Amino acid sequence: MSMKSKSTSELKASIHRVEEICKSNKLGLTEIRKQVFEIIVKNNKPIKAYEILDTISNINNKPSHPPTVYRAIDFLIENGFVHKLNSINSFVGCFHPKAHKECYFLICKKCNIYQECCDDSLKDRISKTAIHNNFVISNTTLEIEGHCLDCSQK
Amino acid sequence: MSMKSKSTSELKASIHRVEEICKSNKLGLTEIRKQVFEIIVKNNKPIKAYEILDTISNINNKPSHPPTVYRAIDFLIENGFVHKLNSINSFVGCFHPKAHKECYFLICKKCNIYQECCDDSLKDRISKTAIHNNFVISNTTLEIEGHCLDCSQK
DNA sequence: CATTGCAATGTTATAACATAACATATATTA
DNA sequence: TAATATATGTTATGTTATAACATTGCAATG
Repeated sequence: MSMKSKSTSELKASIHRVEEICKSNKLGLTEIRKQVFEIIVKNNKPIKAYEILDTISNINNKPSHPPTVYRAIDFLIENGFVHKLNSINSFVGCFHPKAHKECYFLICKKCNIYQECCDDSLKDRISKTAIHNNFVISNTTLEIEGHCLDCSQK
Repeated sequence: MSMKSKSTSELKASIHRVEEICKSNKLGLTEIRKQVFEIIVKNNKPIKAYEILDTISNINNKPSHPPTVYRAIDFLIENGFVHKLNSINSFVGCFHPKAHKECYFLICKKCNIYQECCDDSLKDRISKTAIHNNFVISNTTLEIEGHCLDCSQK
């Protein structure tokens, strides 16, 4: 599995998927929320809240404010369209929305490109670990930082 | 495995272990670094940088500044004595220093007590996932949030 | 035993990340 | 259409973290 960036068609599909899910679940995909989602998925690398803020201010040709962006992000995370990478305070689009709330990531420190790795056996292992500790999981953060194939060959 | 807090003797042992490791590795365990480590391990729950700052200011009866605390934390993390929980911007002492750089955590959202879970099969699974993706790991963050046995029974 | 170099700390300021609180607007529905 | 809920605008501020440069203390070297 390479860490190359998403194709235009993948991006379109991803945006369309979110629209469909919102429609069928009566979730208010407002203009701002849609803009923020598009900015995130099109970025191809993890993006920071204030970068989104700048981008959206430019697009709309008027300044936006942090709460606007953070609220949109909250909505998108809430519904599984976006994930937060806590180790780098950044956000990424999810290419498997509704398939899972939890998602695991490989993040290349050099090129910054990331890869979702929704590995079932990993998922199993984590849930077994939790069970073994009598622990009820509500949220899992798994972020693996390092170097992708391309960058480690350079 | 319960999530009860550490005993006094465990704390002492943990501090002593760090002292020994620093001595034998010629690491400068200065007064400030030692104070910060003790504050973190004695806290028993994840502690925030600015809480450490307040505590240390009180202990020494004079104000300390953020860089002082963050530098000490950096040193402690660098050497595996302390871990950062990125999902809650907090720090915890490591009870297995030098045994590993990576450490996985169960964090109870209710009582805030945490548990290191250095499960080998989990470790294996993660490294297999990385290999499968041709990825060279430099750092792993695995934080499992939820409820511990005690708290989920209440 | 100066002096030079280095590691650690002190200090000031500010950058980066995030939310509280309240006002306003827009959509929904009784 | 009034009442309610949902979303957004706006101002201010809270929280987390680091840059940059000055100072100190101590160990190695000439």
